Amino acid sequence: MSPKPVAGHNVTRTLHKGQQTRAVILEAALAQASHMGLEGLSIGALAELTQMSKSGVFAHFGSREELQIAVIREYHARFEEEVFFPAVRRERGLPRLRALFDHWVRRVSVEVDSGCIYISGAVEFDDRPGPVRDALADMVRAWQSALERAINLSIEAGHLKPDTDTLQMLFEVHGLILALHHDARFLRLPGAVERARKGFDRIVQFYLLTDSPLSPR
Amino acid sequence: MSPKPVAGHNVTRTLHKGQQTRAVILEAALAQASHMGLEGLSIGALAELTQMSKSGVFAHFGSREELQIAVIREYHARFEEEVFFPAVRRERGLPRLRALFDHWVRRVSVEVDSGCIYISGAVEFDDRPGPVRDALADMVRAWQSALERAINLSIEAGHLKPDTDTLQMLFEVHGLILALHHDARFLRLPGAVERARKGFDRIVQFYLLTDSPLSPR
DNA sequence: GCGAAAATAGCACGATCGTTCGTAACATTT
DNA sequence: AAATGTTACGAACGATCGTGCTATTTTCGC
Repeated sequence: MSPKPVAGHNVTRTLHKGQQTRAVILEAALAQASHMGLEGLSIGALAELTQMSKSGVFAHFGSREELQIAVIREYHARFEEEVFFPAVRRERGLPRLRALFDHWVRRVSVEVDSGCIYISGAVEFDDRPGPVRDALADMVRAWQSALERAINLSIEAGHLKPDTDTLQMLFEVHGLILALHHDARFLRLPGAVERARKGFDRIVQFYLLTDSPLSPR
Repeated sequence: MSPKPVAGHNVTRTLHKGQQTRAVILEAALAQASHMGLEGLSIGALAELTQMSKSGVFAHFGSREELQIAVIREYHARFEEEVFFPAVRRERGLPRLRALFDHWVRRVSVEVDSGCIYISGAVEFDDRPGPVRDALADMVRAWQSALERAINLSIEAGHLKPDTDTLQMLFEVHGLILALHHDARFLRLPGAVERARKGFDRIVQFYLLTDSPLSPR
């Protein structure tokens, strides 16, 4: 049952031992970063979690910063998998936008015991320039762009008012997610998910093209 | 020019040397916590900033946790001073609510080089139980309650619709502030302040009692 | 100004941090 | 099975962390 190379073009399919344990470490790192933040990542603690030596863990990334960046990239990949891809299969326009929001809400709310690294990282690194911040900002911007496109498509599809201020709407929707994260995770208030959904409906209702085929919902 | 006791009842006016330097330390701690977060507070760094010995700094608080809590309380006091008190002098109802939001926006946006400890602290301690988290949550809840009262007063004053869902509106307004903090401080996007204000206007417009004396604004 | 009390410094401690390095164990290919 | 390259370990490093102690200095009431 040892990994066999897949001949020719696809060399990366070969899971050398190194890549495997790297994946294991990354898994643990993701969990740790979700709870303690990216700055809370500790190679020592990671070594303990994965039953490895500190230097063994360290060797896979070369530096703590590289580890943090690897975690960010891994989180990005999972975020895409859980939020973006399932939603983008929906038809263009409001249904897709709504699906994006729904999956996003599910990702951020407490059900998952792991907090959103985009949100916690943004706070941790808003005053800390460097490659980690850059990597994080790139990912966040990519996600915002995806939402921006979804809103624009909704306008083009005639679901939202043609004079909709895309970035304004994006800002407001993003605020709902952040408030959800705050109230649900920090204050542990019940009903935050419902408020986020209700807020989204209210926003959509405002920007809705009233004679749209999807009007009342 | 040494501090003189103020006779009789007001004993605390006597600024013993200790209280002074404690204030100096707290000032530096507040600055440091604004940039590096509450977890970024370091007694060593604080000692260097204030030109004191580590143990000298330490003695004033007894523990790092107590220092963090002291910082939270101090931040709360200043927040009250800068945001709450000036706004609460306005007449009850929408004007006061709007003033609260305006001062809040000013406090959170980048103009101040110090980030909002309520926001960064919420993220840092959402998975970290203990007295620091408790203190922080108390302050945040107090502020939310103040906003809640302001909204309720606006309803009672007949400025907002009588069936306004107070907590829902609070949730949405809070989201605007969080989005502002995110876009302005982390992404450094221009125009975030305007979007927050515009978002507030939109929210108010929705909950507005349309035949209110303050209707169109 | 003196003496008690409060405030600060100095030093050391155990822990943990990220990182380096030489070397042993392993896996993969020939 | 031998050779080779990859991967992991163990020990040690210098820093920094929070925290106890014990002196020493400074402040303040009398």
